[in-house]
Amino acid sequence: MNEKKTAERGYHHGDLRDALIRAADDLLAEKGLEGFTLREAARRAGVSPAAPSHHFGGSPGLLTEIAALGYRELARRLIAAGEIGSPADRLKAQGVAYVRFALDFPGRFHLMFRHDLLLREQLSLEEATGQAWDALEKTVLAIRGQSEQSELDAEGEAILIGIWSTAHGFAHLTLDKKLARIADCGSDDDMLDSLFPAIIDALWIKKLG
Amino acid sequence: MNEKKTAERGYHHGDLRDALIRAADDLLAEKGLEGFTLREAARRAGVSPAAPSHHFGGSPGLLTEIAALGYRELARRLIAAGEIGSPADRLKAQGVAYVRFALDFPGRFHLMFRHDLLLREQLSLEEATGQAWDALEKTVLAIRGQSEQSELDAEGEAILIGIWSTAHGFAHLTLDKKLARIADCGSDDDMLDSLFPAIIDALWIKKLG
DNA sequence: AATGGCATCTTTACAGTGTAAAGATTATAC
DNA sequence: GTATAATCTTTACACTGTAAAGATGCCATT
Repeated sequence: MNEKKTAERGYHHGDLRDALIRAADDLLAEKGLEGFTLREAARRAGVSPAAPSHHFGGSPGLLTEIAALGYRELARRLIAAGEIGSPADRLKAQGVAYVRFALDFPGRFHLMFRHDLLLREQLSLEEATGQAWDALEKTVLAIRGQSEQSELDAEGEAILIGIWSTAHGFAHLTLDKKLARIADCGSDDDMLDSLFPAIIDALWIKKLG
Repeated sequence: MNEKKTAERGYHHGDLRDALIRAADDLLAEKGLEGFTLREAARRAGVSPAAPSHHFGGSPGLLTEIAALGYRELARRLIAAGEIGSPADRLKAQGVAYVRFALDFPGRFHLMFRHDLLLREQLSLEEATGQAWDALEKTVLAIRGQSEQSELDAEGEAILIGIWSTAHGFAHLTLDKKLARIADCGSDDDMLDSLFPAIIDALWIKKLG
């Protein structure tokens, strides 16, 4: 992109690692996961095709950092959504936030669940995943009337995995335009704002709240 | 694979279209979607790399046929699962069947929702998708007490998209091993047999049945 | 039966990809 | 000030999908 070429910046970049992450993230936002190539990311950072390997080992290494970035942003939103209202309201808000994140960052979102493109064991990824996870778990613990330190009971597990599955599936199906056939809402945002809460209300929250 | 080479079979294959579909489907079953390449499929069918283009136009053309194959198999199972029991039981059984299909054919399943790899407008695909869809819709209409010909009401839409989202998300998360952290069931099959019904029971069926 | 046309498959070629290996350059530590 | 390590480039290789053009065999028309 606006990154300097070798001639103007000298042999060493100085901040290549971050520059590559930014370039790759931009690329994902612009062209989606399928439009991403490591060479193009390097091109945008103004550096040779082989340069990224020294910082990330390879394509999965770079993508993993972006996935971690995604999980951190997701966690931030889930935490924010879990701050006000009754436990049931908070869980609902977190479900909406989950889908909203997917619609705001489709590239990141798809990447985050492509384990064939990621290094699962990478610390930064496991850490960020844990944050997002804990935000949901905390709310479910409140619903079950359990303390924050305790382990989820069986019903709590079912609720947690249930809300996650529903939000995750809804996000995927919306991004894939699979729902257009039934619910003929205009934009994806309309889907999220009206349809998704309707699902939660009709089939989840009434039981929990 | 066991397909004859040009020398032994003559210049014309005779049944290349089907042979390629079989080879590609096998490849997907063996190595998953990420292991698929058009050239490898051609190799297994014993033909040149450019041969598939004459029958399918290109890689997406071939993959679309396999996705259609997947939707037909899915529809078959959904219909079978929707034949006995109360409407609520049937919907639950269809949810389980949906996830079971995903675990039985991970390659096909992933492919079916990768619209970047498919030709959405292809008739064979739209047809097969419709079949799977109708099987679910029929059950929800029964739950709502509506006739089979009528359109789903708003609550019916929510139920339909809800069960689909939940099953779809659960399938994806299971295949991605994202649930191992909470529910430490052994195999994926255990997840499906015990955990998924628990979700449906706890949060869906009680309301509907 | 011969022949022309068409469908089918191969060959060749090209622009891409990710990344390994080795060379060039610069920063850093001693 | 010099050795060492870190950083980036160059070159090269084995892949990929597919476009273009040539080879082959089937089939219908005459």
